[in-house]
Amino acid sequence: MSKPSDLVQGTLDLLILKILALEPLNGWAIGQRLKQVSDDVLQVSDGSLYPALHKLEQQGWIVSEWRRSENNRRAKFYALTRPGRAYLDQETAQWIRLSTAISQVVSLEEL
Amino acid sequence: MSKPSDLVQGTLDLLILKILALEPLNGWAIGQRLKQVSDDVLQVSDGSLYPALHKLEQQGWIVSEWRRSENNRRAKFYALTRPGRAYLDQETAQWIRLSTAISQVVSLEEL
DNA sequence: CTCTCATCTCTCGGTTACCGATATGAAGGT
DNA sequence: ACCTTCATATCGGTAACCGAGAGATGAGAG
Repeated sequence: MSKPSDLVQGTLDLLILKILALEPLNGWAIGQRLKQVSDDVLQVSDGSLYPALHKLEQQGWIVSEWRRSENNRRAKFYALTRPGRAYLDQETAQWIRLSTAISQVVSLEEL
Repeated sequence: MSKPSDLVQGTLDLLILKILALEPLNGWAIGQRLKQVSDDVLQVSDGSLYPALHKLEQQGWIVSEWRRSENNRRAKFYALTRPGRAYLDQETAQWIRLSTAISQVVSLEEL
C-alpha cells in the first residue's frame, strides 16, 4: 500500500540536491522547504527522506555536519559538494529531456 | 543494475494508455509507437511492456483481442475501455500537476 | 525447401525506490 | 510534569522496471 502520490519516483535525489544547491539545510528543513517551494504539491515522508540523504552522502554528492538549527536543536546540516553539483546538473538535464517527451506524448491530439 | 534511463518510473501505464487512446495496437507496436512519437527519447523493453499490459487488462482499463498485424502475424491488439479512459484522464492530470511542480523547483534561481 | 530475419508474446529473478510504522530524544511552552 | 514541535533514524513491505531468456510464426532469400 505505498504508491507515491506526492512524488514522481526517481526524482527525489534531484529535488533534494536542488534544494541544497540553494542553501545548506538539515534533513527536516529540506522536507519543509520542498513542500514550500512547490506550493504544497511535492511532499516527502521521513522514511524516504533520511535514507535518501544517507545514500547521497555515501556517494559523495553531499556532506553533513552537526550544528544547531534555528530553534537551537541539534540537527545535521547537509551541503552540496562539487561532484554533487555536477550530478545535479546531469540529473536536471535528464529530467528535462524525459519530462518534455512525456508531456509531449500525453498532449497528443486524438483523431 | 536496472535504473530506468529511458523512462520515468510510474509513467508507463499513463504512456501506454495514451498511445492506445489514439489507436488500438498490439503490444510490440505500442513500444514502436511510443518511441516514434517521443522522437526516440522514450523506450520501453519487452520485459516491462508485457507485464504492464497484463496488469492494465486485469484492472479493466484495456481489453485484448487476437488479430492479425500489418505483417499478417498473430498479435494481441489492445483497446482502451471507458474506465480506462477515465483513468487515463486522471493520471494525465496527476502527471501535469507533479511534473509542473518539479520543473518549477529545478528551475529555481540560485543566490 | 530450408534457413534466417524480423515480428511478436511471455515469464522469471533481481534491483531500486519509496512509504508506513515505529522508536528515540531534546527544546520550549503551559 | 506534560505536551507539542522539531529532529534523526531504521525496518519491513510493496510497486515498478529491467535484463536475460525462451519460443512461435510469417516472409523472403538462397
